[in-house]
Amino acid sequence: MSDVREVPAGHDVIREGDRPENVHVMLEGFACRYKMLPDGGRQIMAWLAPGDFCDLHIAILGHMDHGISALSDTRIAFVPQAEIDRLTRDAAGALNRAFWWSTLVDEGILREWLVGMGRRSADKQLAHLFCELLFRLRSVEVAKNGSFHFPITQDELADTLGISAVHVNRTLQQLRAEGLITLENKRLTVLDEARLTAFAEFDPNYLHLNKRTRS
Amino acid sequence: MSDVREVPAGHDVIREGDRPENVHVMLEGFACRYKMLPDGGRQIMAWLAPGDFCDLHIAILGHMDHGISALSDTRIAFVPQAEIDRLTRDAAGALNRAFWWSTLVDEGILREWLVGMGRRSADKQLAHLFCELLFRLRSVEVAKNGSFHFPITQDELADTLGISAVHVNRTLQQLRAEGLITLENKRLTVLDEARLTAFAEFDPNYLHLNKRTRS
DNA sequence: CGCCGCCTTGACCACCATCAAGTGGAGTGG
DNA sequence: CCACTCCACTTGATGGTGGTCAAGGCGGCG
Repeated sequence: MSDVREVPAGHDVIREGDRPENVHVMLEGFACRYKMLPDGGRQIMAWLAPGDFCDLHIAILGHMDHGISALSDTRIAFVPQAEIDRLTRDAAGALNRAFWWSTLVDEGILREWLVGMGRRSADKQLAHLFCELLFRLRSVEVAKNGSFHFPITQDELADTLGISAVHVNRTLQQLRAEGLITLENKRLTVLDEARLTAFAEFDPNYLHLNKRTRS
Repeated sequence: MSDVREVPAGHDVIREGDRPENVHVMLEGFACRYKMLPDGGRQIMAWLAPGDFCDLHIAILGHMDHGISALSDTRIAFVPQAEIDRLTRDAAGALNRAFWWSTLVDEGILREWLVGMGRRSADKQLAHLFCELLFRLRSVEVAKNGSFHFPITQDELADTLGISAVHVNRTLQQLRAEGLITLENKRLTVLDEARLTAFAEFDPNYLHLNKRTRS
């Protein structure tokens, strides 16, 4: 029904404009949605974690209006689109719901990122992102004891937050100095979750996690 | 099947946390998605134009993770959720598709806004927003000759772009001085569409308009 | 007439971008 | 085993975009 492929870090899963005949599901590692600008700038718009759909879109929209790229080495399931069509038609109830879940939660996350970029200072924005990640990864059981594998470079963080890599570096050091996190050897540890979430004014509401696990 | 209500400018259509039993569809005027921050700051995350669904979400997600507020006097259709359920169950094909369209295009717009906030200077971001509006409103035939009713205050623009009202003001003046637009008496006119889109590096691709009108 | 919301303008300054140089570890080839 | 390279991270200096504070103009409306 679907095959699984390895996509190494830095490689595209799909490119803007593509009309792929597969729908992709993350199995392992991190990927991101992004757009390029004429001046060569890149803006990352979402991180995709294990379990996430990459591109349910194209079943409806026909072509991608953004690209998806692996941030770390990944394993990704390639599901033929016809399969998706069949599934949605047959089990119109439950599966349809699951697909909706996926894209609506995506949209919720996107909205929260927008708030971050628009209205949060760099330090709070970064802290907020770490909180979000902690909650998301815990819900799929890849984070334990507030610690998880984090292979994202500072450049990629910069493209995610819409700030410069230099400033990411300084902001990270600040969070470390505050005793909120550590980040070394591609491993992120949240040292004081209570203080971190308070600092970031983080409210996991928008992730709709309680329901997601139920569904 | 549904009733139509007037929601005056500045009033909420739904609030964050609500579990409304209606789904809302814009008929006239502008509304916006927004979130409030602890410090009282507001971030607008989308503008809703005539024809847009406000909150298909709640049929699935159960509660709103953001609020919706009227930016101008509006007319809005209130459709009982049961109606939506029935429609999606019966006409599983076409209607389902239409709903997907709506939310996926929403998501595309959100992504583009994120790019704007992250990587575009205030003037290009504003120009880009005006281009987007022109295209969206033209497709529902409320813009004629590059001109349309625009009742949004500079404060609301500021909350949309994630910048300050003062800076919106200065940026508007700059666009006027360049001969790109006029904005007076709540009417926005694009004087030189070619130059405006070029300046904003605007590509309507993400709006998926061609397909939308076909569907 | 007087208030109120919205727009406008000026002065000052902070956050963050940009440029530039340097450190350090991992991998590669001689 | 030691250069050598490459990449990610780090640090410093400088400046610009845009924030904040404050005051004033201007039109609409009660």
